[in-house]
Amino acid sequence: MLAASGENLVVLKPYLLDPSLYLKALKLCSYEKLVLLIHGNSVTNGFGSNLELNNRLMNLYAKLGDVKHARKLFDRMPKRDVCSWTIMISGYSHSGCHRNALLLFKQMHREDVVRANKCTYGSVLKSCKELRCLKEGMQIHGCVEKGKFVGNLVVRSALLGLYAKCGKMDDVCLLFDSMKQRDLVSWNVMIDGYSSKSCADTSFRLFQSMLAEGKKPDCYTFGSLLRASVEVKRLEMVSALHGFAIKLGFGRTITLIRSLIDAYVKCGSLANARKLYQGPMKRDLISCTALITGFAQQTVFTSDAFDIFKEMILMETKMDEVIVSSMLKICTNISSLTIGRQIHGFALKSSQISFDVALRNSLIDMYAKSGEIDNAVLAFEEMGEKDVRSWTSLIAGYGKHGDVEKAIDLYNKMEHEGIKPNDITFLSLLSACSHTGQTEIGWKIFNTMINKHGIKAREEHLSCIVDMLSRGGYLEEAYELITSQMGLISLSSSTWGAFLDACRRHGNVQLSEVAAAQLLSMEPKKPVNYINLASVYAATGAWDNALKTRKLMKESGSCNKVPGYSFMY
DNA sequence: ATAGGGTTAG
Repeated sequence: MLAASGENLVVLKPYLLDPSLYLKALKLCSYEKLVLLIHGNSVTNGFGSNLELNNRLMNLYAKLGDVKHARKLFDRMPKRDVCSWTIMISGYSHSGCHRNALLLFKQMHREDVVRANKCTYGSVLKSCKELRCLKEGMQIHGCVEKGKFVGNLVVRSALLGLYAKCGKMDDVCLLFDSMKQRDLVSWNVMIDGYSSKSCADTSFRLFQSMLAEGKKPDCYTFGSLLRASVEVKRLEMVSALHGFAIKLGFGRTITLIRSLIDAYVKCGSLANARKLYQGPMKRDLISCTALITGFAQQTVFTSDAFDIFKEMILMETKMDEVIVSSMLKICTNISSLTIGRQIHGFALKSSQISFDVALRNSLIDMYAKSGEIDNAVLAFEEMGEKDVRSWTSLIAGYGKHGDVEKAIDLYNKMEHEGIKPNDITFLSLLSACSHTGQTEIGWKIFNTMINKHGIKAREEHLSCIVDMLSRGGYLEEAYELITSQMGLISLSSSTWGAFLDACRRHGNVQLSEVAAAQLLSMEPKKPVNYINLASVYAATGAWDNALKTRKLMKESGSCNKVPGYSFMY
């Protein structure tokens, strides 16, 4: 009989003369070779026009990811039914060829030989969703409304998903409320839609209603809710969801454990994250990466991150470029060139790691920040495709080296190659100018950023430029800049402090007073601010004000401190 | 009697 492996089938080849036998064989097989064999055979035996056989074959090609072959067969089929079209459309959709899925659907609609059914709509709407094609999606929605599949749950969920991904939550709500029945997937689409729109509370509320309706959540539900919890940093919610998930029997589901580790890390509970990681589950690359990046963000725990990585090497866990890039970032943060080099070496030796843009950027950054500018340049030049980060890392590296000229050269080259600089590129350039006292150039760059590139200054930019201007003696200009940004950007007290120092150094009494008063209003509990203001008044001869300020300090009661002293006097 | 909807780390 036919119920066996591919080898047996080869032996039986001459006896395959009945299309039903081919169909039986196709049901049993999933090997690529076998498909080709059966296909070739059915054609030579004269069954090339059997509709059902062709549909099944096409489906197999598509499921194996060979959409090209499936399409070839589709094009050659003498007769096609809805299934043929749907199989081909869903084949495209499954393999990520969403444009083709949509095109084929349009063609089917145009030819008007067969009518789309629930499966066709499900597939094509999914592709619309992936492409964020709201316009086409709405047209298809129109067809659905006119047809007999409006009430179908799958079609409805696909529509919900489409509108949710396109950010049309109002339409999603309308659609959802009009549904007579809802299943787990429809609830999941709703909950996920709101958690990805950063409406965590709505997600939680929906979850409550879902439970009230007697629906049991699954791993997708938990995944979305965990993301919502992370959004609002609610650790107690993560723990509650964790408990609930265990109760429902998802305690050992790897995707859920990954999400939980990620959520615990991001909500600041490294202890719980670690507990999960040390649980009975096999060491998992994704969980390790989540844990390591969590540890990396808290400098205290960097050694734990290295321990995990070492353990992974010892246990020969699967590795990838993401985790290596994270490890390099840790080395950059703690400026450990020695370990950074070792990790670079490890990546070179390992065959599992492909040097993608992100990894190469981490390398540039690591070498640039630890002063090995030559190695940073090497890593940069080795890159085929470079992005803003690649350029910015090297620009920052030169800046840190005090080589403003090279930094600016590189910036010009970057612009010339059509790469758009971002706020961090400019911050790197500005801080380079500030550190080397190149005030005029820095000022020019700052204006280029705002006027030519339309990038809004953030607090960091303003601090940097104020610092630069005031150190260069351009106090009025610095103050003018500060006032022009009032209400938009508020400066940190340390920048005001630097501004005050510069005003005093340059003997600008008027602005000293402004700065001192500003500092006092920002931090009324700090004694030094009263003293600063008083000494400014004293310097102007405004002794009344100076005395008043000292009195104010006593009254504020915040200064029951022993006066500071210094060994430097 | 072959097709369909909801995920993830830098």
